[in-house]
Amino acid sequence: MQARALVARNLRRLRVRRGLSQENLAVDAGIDRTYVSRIERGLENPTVGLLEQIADALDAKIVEFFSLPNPAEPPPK
Amino acid sequence: MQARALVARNLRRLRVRRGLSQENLAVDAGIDRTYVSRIERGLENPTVGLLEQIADALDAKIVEFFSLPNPAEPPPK
DNA sequence: TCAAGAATGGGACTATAGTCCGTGGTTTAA
DNA sequence: TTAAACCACGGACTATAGTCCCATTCTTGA
Repeated sequence: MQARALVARNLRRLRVRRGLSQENLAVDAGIDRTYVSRIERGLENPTVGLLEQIADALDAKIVEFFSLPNPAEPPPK
Repeated sequence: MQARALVARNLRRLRVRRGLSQENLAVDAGIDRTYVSRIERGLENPTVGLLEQIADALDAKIVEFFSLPNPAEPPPK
C-alpha cells in the first residue's frame, strides 16, 4: 500500500475516533484547514515535521499513521 | 524525541547495516546524494513519499524510521 | 607520501509543500 | 425555510523540500 494512502486512511480514522472536525484538528495542530482535508483524501505528500504536529494534536504517535488498520471487527459469535 | 532526529539516526543505522554508501543509497532510491547526507544529519524535513523511496531502496519499512533503536547491546555474561 | 572512496558543506536553482481566501454541497436541528 | 457545522474543491500565493554542481576534509590502503 502506498504510504500516502495509508496516512490518509489512518489520519481520518484517528481524527474521527477522537471526535474532532478537520478544522478543530487543524487549529490544534497549527496547520491549515484545507490541508487536513487534502491529506485525508490522499492528495498530498506531507513532511514528517507536519505529521509530528498532527500526531501531537491527536495525542498519537507517528507510527500509527503507517500501521495497517484492523481489517474488520471479529465476527460476533 | 524529535521525529526528524529519529529519522536521522534510524536512516544511518539501516544504511550502514546494509553496507551501503550514501551515494549508492541515493542512486538506488533515485534521489540526490547530498540530500541523504543532510537527512542523516537531521538538517532536513523529508516528505513521506521520499521516505518511502528510501525505505524501498533499503528493503525496509517506513515505520523503522520512527522506532527507537535498541539502546545498547545486552551485556555479555 | 599519494590516490581514491566516503562524507560534509555551501550556493544557486526548480519543484512542490503548505497557506490563505473563497465557493458550494450536504446534513441536522430549530 | 434558515442557520450552522462539516467537508470537498479551486486558485493564487509564499515557504521550503529537493536538485545540481563544485569544493573540501577525512580515512584507509598501497
